[in-house]
Amino acid sequence: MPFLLLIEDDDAIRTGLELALTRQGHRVAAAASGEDGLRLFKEQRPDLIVLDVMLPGIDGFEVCRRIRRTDQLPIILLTARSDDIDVVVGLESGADDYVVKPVQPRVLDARIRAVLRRGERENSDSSAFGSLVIDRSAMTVTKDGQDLQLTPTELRLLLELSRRPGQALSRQQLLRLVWEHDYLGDSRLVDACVQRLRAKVEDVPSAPTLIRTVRGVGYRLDPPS
Amino acid sequence: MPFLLLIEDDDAIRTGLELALTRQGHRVAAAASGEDGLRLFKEQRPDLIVLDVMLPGIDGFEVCRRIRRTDQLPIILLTARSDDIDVVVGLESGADDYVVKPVQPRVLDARIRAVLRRGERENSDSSAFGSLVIDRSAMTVTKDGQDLQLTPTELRLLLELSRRPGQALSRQQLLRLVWEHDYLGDSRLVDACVQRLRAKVEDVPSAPTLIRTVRGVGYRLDPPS
DNA sequence: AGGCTTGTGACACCGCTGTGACAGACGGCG
DNA sequence: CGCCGTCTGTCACAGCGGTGTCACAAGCCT
Repeated sequence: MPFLLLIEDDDAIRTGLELALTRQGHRVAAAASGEDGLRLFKEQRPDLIVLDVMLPGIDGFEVCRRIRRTDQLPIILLTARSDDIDVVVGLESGADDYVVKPVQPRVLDARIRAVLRRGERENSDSSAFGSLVIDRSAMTVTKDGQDLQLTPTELRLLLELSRRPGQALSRQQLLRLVWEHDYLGDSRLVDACVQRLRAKVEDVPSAPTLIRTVRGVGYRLDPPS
Repeated sequence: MPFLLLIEDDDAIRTGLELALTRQGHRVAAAASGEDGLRLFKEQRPDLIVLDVMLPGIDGFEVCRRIRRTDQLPIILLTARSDDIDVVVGLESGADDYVVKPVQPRVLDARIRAVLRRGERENSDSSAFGSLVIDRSAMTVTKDGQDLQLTPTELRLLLELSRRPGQALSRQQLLRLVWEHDYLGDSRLVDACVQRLRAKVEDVPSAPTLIRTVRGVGYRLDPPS
C-alpha cells in the first residue's frame, strides 16, 4: 500500500484530501507546516510527498529542495492556479509533478499512481549488492545465482533496505515500513528478523558485510563498493 | 528495426525528437497535426505511435480513440506537465504509456522499447513453459503435445500468468485481472483455482514447478530455465 | 434436467513470527 | 587501561497465520 505524506496548511483542504486519499487506498500522514512536514518525512519515510507550495515559514519549494538534497522519492506539488511562475521554479526545485488547486481527489489519486508507477519502473526490475541480486518483479533474491528462500517478512525487510542503499534506517522506521505498525517500547523484533536475514544473505553472518549495524540507530544496507 | 510515427505540432520538438529517435535506431515518420497523423498512420502502418496531446484540430485523445477503434498498436502520449486531466482521460482513451514533456530523448527511447517489449510478449500467439504450450490464437493449452481441457477460468488465469512470466502476481492483482473485481477481505478463491489449474498442468501437483507459490504475495509462472 | 464449473467455508498442517532471556560486544568514562 | 552500562546477537519456544486441500452448494450452459 502506498504511504503518502501530505503537507498542506489549510485545514479544510488537508483533512479533505487526507480522507479522500485514505479512501482510495493509501496510507496517509499529514503535516500542516513545512517544518512539521520535514520532521515527519525523516521519521516516517513515506513513498511519496504531496506538497503545498504556499506554506507559512519554510515554503514548499524550499521543503522540496531540502528533501532532494538527500532523497529521490517522488514529490507532487500543489500550486494555486494563479501562479504562473510556479512551474518553472518547481521544476528547478526538483518536483516530479504538479497539480493545480482546487484539485479533484480522483485526479490527484491518478497522478499519484502515475508517478508511483513511473518510479516503480525505474526502481524495479533488479538491483544488485555484490553477489546478491534482488528481483523485485519475480520477488526473488538470489546469491551467486542461487535462489534464496526468504520468508515474506525477511523479503520485505530486504526490499525496504535495498530501496535506500547506504542509508541507515532506525528500528522505528523499519517497523513502520515492514510491519506497518508503530511500536511502543522497544523489542528485539527487528534485530531478530535482521539476524535471520543475515543468516541467509551474508557470507559470514557473524561478520556481515551487506547489512551493517549502525549502533544506537538501526541498520543499513551497504551499496556495492 | 522499430518503425515509429511521431505526431507533434511544435516544430522544434518534432524535429528534435525525430533526429534523436533516428539516432537511437528507430525508423521515424513524423506528422505535424492530428489529421496528417491519421493519414500517415493508415498509409504507413507504424509499430508504435508517439502522440502529443495538445494538437490543433483533432487533439491527441481523439486521435488515440480513433486509432483504437480499429488497431491495437502501442501508443505513447506526450503530455504537458501542467495539464490536470490528462492522465485520467488518457487512460480512458486507451494509451499505453505517458511521457511528460519536456522529455529527454533517451527516456522516451527507454519507454518506447519497454512498451514494444511488453507488446511482443502479449501478442505473440504461443509461448512454451517446459512441456506446456499455450496457443493464444487457438486458445488451447497442450502438455507433452496432449490437449488439456481447461475450464474458462483456469484458462484465463493461466493466460494472465503467462503474459508476465517470472513475475509474481498478488492475489489482489489476479482477482482484478481474471475475475475483474476487487475483493474485500480475503478468500480462498484464487488458491482454489490455482489448485485446480495445477492439477492439470503440473507433473506433480503437490510439488509444482511451473506455478510457484510466492509466500506472502501470491503466485508466479516460472519461465523455462 | 443434468453435468460441469465455480465460489465458499472448514480444517489441518507447517513454517513463520514475535517474545523473552541471556550472553557477549561495544563504547564511554573515570 | 579497566570497569560498567547499554546495546546488540543469538536462541528456543509457543502462538499464529498463511496455504493446501477438500467437500458442498449454487450457478451456468447445453
